[in-house]
Amino acid sequence: MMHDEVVSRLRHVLMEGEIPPGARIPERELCASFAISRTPLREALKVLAAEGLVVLLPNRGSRAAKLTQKDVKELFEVCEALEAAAGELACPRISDEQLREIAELQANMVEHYRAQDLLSYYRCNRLIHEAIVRAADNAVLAGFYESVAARIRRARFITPMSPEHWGLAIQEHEGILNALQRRDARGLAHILHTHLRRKREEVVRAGFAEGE
Amino acid sequence: MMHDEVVSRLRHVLMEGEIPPGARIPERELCASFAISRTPLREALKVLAAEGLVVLLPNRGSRAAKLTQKDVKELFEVCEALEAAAGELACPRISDEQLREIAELQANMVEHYRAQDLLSYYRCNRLIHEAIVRAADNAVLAGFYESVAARIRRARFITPMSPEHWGLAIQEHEGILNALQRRDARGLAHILHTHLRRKREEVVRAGFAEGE
DNA sequence: TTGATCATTTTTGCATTCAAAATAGTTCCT
DNA sequence: AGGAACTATTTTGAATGCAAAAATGATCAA
Repeated sequence: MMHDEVVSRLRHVLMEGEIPPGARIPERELCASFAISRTPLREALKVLAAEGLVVLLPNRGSRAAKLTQKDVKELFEVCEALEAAAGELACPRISDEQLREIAELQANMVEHYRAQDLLSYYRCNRLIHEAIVRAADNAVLAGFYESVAARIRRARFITPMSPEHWGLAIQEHEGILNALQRRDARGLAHILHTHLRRKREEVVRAGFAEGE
Repeated sequence: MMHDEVVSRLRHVLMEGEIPPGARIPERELCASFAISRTPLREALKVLAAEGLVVLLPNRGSRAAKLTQKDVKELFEVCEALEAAAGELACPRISDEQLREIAELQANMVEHYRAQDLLSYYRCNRLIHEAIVRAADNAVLAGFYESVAARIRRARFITPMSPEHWGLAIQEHEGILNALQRRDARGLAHILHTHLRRKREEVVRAGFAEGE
């Protein structure tokens, strides 16, 4: 029971950037702050290393994983595939209740767009994508998606988003909701693909801009 | 360095079915057989639990994960998405050398089909799919694929394969190679989808037959 | 004989300890 | 002074130890 606790606390520390990417992970300090011994912490480190959040250097400790440009590209490519698949699977499986929930999130998101509230917009956007993945009713897919999304998020790409792109994203989301309501699996997969590809290109551009 | 060693040895033990799905994992015995203490073994168990090969029951030890019918379905759905994505990404990236390698594997596979050597056929088939994933040049994708493929393989679905399906699979593989050579990303993704969906349906049918 | 309760043994989870490796610091030589 | 070599300290990786929990089995009552 404690093991999962340690893993999620450590994941949280890494996700919140308390230990920045590339930085050494101070075993002893974390043990003290979590009030545990090194054994469970080291187990958690190995698990997070398998997840890709931590890199283990033999005899030289562990560091918070650093995302290279290529890593980000790879994560986006996989994210794209997973979300498209989720959408396709969700279409025949989604319940009216879930559909209603997404429609509501969508409405909220548009509100935040109107108010130009980027942070709330992002939160809604994320909830919608997560809801679609949930509707796919596939635990393996959901697990992979969570892992990929977490790693992408950790890169903290809160790209300012150009007005045109933001508008386009909103339009695409209308299309997503529409396809879901029409249970158009193929159409939804296609929209999600282009939607995410656009986001990826935007992020990659921003990434290049800031160097690495 | 020892850590990875233990993880892969343990994975091997599980994959080869030396510990059958659902069985308890005898910590002390494995420690003795690997000639290590419990600490590194337990770390490995946690890593494999994160991979889905092991389930940890708090205060009740660990067991080899047992695949339910739903698990198999989920794994196949994700496998389908990953391979289709791999094919799509591989098209623009694959080298002539890699293409040649796959063509050769394909020729071998057809030979094994002619000789009705199912085991060799499966081996070639697997190598081809792995080669496509490798050609996609995406480490995240490759890692997920490996994990999913391993779990599917462990279920040991060496379904006898009806002659018609076998013939169809061979045809589809011709199509796969063709699309790769023409660098037809969309076409390849489509063929891979149907190819794997067919296999899934076959396996699921066999699974239902034997109850689970 | 069956079933329930309690003691014994085993197993699990974490803390601690120990040896080896890496890092830092110091001395010595040029 | 600058740099190589050696020693001391810290840190890592794995073994062992210990308390708590579960599994086993033994005893006893119905």
